[in-house]
Amino acid sequence: MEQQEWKAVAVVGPTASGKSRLAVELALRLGGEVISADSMQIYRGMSVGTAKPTREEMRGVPHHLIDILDPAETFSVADFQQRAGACIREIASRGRLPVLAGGTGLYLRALLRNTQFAESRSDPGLREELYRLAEEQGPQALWETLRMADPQAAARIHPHNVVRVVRAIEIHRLTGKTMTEQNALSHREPSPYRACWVGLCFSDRAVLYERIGRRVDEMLENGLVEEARALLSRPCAATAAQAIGYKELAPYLRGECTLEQAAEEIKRETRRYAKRQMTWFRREPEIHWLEADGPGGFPALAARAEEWVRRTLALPQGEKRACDGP
RNA sequence: GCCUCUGUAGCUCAGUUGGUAGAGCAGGGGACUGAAAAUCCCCGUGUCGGUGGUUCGAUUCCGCCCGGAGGCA
Repeated sequence: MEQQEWKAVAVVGPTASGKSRLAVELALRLGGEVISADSMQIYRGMSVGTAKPTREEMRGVPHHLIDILDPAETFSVADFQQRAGACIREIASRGRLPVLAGGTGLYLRALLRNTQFAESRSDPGLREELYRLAEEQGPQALWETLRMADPQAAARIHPHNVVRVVRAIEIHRLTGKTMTEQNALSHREPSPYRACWVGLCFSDRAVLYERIGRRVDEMLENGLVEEARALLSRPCAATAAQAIGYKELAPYLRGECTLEQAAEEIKRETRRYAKRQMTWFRREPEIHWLEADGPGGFPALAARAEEWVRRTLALPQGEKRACDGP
């Protein structure tokens, strides 16, 4: 059977680097549509805090995987992989170019490398039981449990990393295979995607950190507190509850700290998040890095990105352009 | 003007009864296969305010100077 190959662009980078803007610009120039690869923008009611692109910022470009879930619903890499894959096929079949934009490295890697996950999902009851074990007898005891079942996985997971230890045990219990065996099976199928990765970086990290600080202040001016109040007053599943910008405001809303203190907390957590994102993306060998704060500003950046995408995806020059923008 | 306290890592401070120093936070690096904006691991050289003196040796003791805080007039 003939293997269909799907072209896609992936715009990545740390938070506040301008990914969304560049993704829209590329979509306009190349006749594309944007697919968000962001674990938090999928949730409704979390807009200011996740810097979700506004109607104006979308500039008429269709956006996918934004606002598709209620915060009470859980989400996972595998869900993303399945949904984003469907989006790519659908967009491409209409003759448009899928442009992934996002900072969730795990999601993008799993999607574009076509990682095959274990058949089983997760088991909340089992997780709870394992967490109780960790709490009552210590993380080490839980880790010992893993070591009996899957010594290789245990060797790679730090005993203190309870989340990972739990997942590895869960895989073993649910599938009968160790995580190690499972992982070995996860790249049997070649990826149907041919992706062009564009990464945004900065000449100096201080520049990024300034942007983060400014953006958090803007979020607060644009109603982040009200959004957080609304979100925190309703049931929230584990995934959405992790979002930066909301959980840090909880103490303020309870009157336990000042708004300034909460804002500093949000900024610091965002900086750390950006650092982790950079660590992740640095490891992706296919990323073509462009300086977001390089000379020539956004127009120059967009032009360089467009050229790189056209070249690597062998797109015909002068293909339909929705509009170049001013 | 006088008296007291104080000046140590980007910040807050500990410490050396004289053998050139260490915590928290900030920050940096890394890991990552169904919660990933999460979770976890590793990383501490700095004219110990300046300058003279005592000493084999001073950040530590003494003098003076400079900066900060408080008190008395």
